[in-house]
Amino acid sequence: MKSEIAALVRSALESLAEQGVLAADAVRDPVVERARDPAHDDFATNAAMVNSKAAGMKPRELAERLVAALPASPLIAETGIAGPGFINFRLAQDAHLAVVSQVLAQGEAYGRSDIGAGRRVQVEFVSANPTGPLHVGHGRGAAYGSVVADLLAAVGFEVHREYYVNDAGRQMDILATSVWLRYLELAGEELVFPSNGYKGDYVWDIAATLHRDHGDAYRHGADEVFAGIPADEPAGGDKEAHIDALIGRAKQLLGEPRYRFVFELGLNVILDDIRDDLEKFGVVYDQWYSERALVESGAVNKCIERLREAGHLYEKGGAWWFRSTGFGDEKDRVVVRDNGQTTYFASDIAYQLDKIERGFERVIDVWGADHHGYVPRVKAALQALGDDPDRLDVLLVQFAVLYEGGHKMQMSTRSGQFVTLRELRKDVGRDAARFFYIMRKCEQHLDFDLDLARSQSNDNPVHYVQYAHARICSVFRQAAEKGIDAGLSEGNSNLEHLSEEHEQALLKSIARYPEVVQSAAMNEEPHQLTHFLRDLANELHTYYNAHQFLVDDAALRDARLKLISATRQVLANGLGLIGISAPETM
RNA sequence: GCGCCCGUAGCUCAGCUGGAUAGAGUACCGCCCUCCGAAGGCGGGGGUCACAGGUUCGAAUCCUGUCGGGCGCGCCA
Repeated sequence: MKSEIAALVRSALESLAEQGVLAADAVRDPVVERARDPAHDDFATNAAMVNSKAAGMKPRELAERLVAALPASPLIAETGIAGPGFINFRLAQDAHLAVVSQVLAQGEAYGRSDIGAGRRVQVEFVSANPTGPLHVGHGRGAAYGSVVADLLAAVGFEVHREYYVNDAGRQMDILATSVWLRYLELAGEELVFPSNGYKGDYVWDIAATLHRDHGDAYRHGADEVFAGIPADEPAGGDKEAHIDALIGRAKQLLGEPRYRFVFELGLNVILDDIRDDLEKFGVVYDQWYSERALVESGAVNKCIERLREAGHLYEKGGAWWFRSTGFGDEKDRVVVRDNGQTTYFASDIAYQLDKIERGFERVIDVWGADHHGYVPRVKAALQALGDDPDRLDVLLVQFAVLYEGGHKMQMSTRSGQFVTLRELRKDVGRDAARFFYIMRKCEQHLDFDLDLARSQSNDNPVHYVQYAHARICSVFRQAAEKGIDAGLSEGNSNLEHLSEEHEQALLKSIARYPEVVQSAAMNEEPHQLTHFLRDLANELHTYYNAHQFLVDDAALRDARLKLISATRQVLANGLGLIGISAPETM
């Protein structure tokens, strides 16, 4: 509807330009928006105000000329000029009512569009290191990323969802070594676990699997393992040197095949767990992209070569540095360490490059806000390689803090004391978890109120929205029990009986839904949808409280049932888009 | 110290990319309840949009600075 009005306004501007009232090249695109205040009719445009200068006349004067130049349309009942020069439009009643039959005819498709025109977009999100289970911080990125992807798909983009698996790097070696050391403990060796190792219970579980299936096949004496290893931090040494030496020792004592086996076991168990966890959270990927495969394919080295040939690398202190400062980064970055190993950053350049070479027009990365300092160097690398850094859009998601009983829940990753996504999901349920995660825009810190999320009351926004849906379902069940014919009539018939204020409000909200989906998708702001759904649910509930639907007057009843049926459809569509169920009963 | 994000009602947050009298929920204060489906419904008070300048017809929104909070500044990932 909004786009139809905008077309009328543009047409008026064009005809004034033809008449020479406006300089054609100076015409500014006007904004058409829904009026917040019903006194300002349904839609308003600032076309006269933004172009008054180009026309050399006062806004209200230009507004009059524009109104006169508007093409006739059956949609518009009335136009007016108000305030500093707004042009207001009041829709014809028929245009208001038509949305009901439109929703009922389109069903699940209502709200979807094709403005993306099939353009290919890649969305990478979560991509947490497979060194342990996902925690509640990852949950926000998972919910946010998946909804952004779904929204883009809903407006016609071809979306590719991807998880980048950091299965190559030092952190994975630390995990493998942690598993092995726990295994040694289970096998009866006495040792002091490294302070920098992974201490979570899941490491014990993996170690236990290894011990159960392979007995002492991987056992070496603790004396042998720790012989000549530099001291750990608690013993006055350096924890990084300590763990690195242990990794080296593990590789040496186990040999390549056995070390690899422990490594793979840890990786696979955790990755399976993450995959399962996300799936139950309603998050599915088109691809799990392995960093190791990227390294082994030679893509990383090729990428480094390209940078070297283009003169963007230099050697210093035995390491190879990328001159990212030449592209706006704060400092230069190492891509090849003095020990010959490529850095995580080097893999990431290759990965980002690979994405663009795969032909995605847009690449969206969802990262935790603590990685924000990383953005300039990645963009710098893309630019250095001759690609447009603007094709990569990094969305930074701020932290989520859990509150219970009005108190912040303290978490620390180091000690392994964190709430996992799985625990949260089992606690408050998938629907509430998803809704709460996306309720706030991503750059806003999220206070996650566990008590509220668990609550089965109307204070809980998820419950409130779902209840609206269930309530409508209940009306139809009630009709069946009472033997009332709730079969809906075709088209727009009877809708003219919808004259109550509550009904007008619902009609407008339902009509607004496609605009909300579009705006939420294009701005990557899922919270627009949760806010909309809350408002729509509220309108349904107040309507419900104020009026009886199953009235004796068959025509009125039909009109009202059609309206709430359309409302139910929009609620279901909206909830579906954010991955939340639309229950028929609570 | 430098960089990024945030600062709107007591609290949690919207504010559609510069528009009309800044809105919800919750909390608070009044009335009304037993109604298709309980866990309620209706109404009300509450604001120097952190602060100071600037840009223009017009600023919560854009620019600069100050203050306050969060995060980041590794040959870690």
